[in-house]
Amino acid sequence: MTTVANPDTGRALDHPAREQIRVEAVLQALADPIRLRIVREIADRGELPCGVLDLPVSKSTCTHHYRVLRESGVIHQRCVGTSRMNTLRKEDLDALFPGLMDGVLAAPRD
Amino acid sequence: MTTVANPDTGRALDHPAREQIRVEAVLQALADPIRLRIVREIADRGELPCGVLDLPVSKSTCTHHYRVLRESGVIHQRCVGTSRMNTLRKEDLDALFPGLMDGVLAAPRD
DNA sequence: CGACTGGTTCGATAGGGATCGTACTACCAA
DNA sequence: TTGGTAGTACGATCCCTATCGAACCAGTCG
Repeated sequence: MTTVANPDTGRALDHPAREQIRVEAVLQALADPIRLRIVREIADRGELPCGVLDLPVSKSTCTHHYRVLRESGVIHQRCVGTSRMNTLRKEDLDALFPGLMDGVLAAPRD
Repeated sequence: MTTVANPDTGRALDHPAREQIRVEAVLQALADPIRLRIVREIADRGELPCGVLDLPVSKSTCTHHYRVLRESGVIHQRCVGTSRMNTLRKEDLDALFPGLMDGVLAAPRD
């Protein structure tokens, strides 16, 4: 039977609070091409599980990149079943660094 | 005597053209704390020679950081006498990544 | 000319981080 | 319960880069 799973199996997954987000960490996170691609996809397509993007790296490297994005405050991750759903923390980022994400997302994509 | 030096002893110092500026390189350049500090100072105080900021690094490291900023397209350097004057390439950056620099510069500075 | 100042160049070093594979956990479905 | 799927954890490797000191170069000032 399709048991209705706990709608938020979220195990808190330490995210920085808005006040704890540092611009250097955000820039560092966004500077990697793979991570920038992840961010662009989430920005374009909304909430996404880790696996849907086929990135040219291994699963463990992928996990690493999502962690960097989460710990720097760029994305939020919540557990849903066996997946992790990722969203941009756009509100927080816009409040702290108004224009930054828009500028990054407006950049020509090769 | 105070010979009037060539007002622009600029030896071209390869800068990327606007179209060549890549957002990953800019983010990478801005992600370093020392370089971010340099950028903030130039943004606040206008054109600056390399030496006026007393940074907690050696002269050669300083040169390295200015080169990274120049080659990524964040700053422009021109030679004046024995100095190099640095300016933000704000027009180019705003055109390519509208809001990015404003967001970075608006970030709380610790 | 000779000294000084601002900055570069060159090698060397150390630390960080991007990467991988393997082993593991958690949830879901049959 | 058994298997499959989504992702994590860990240890190892390798490269990139921030750093330094020493030598050097180019203007400027006396």
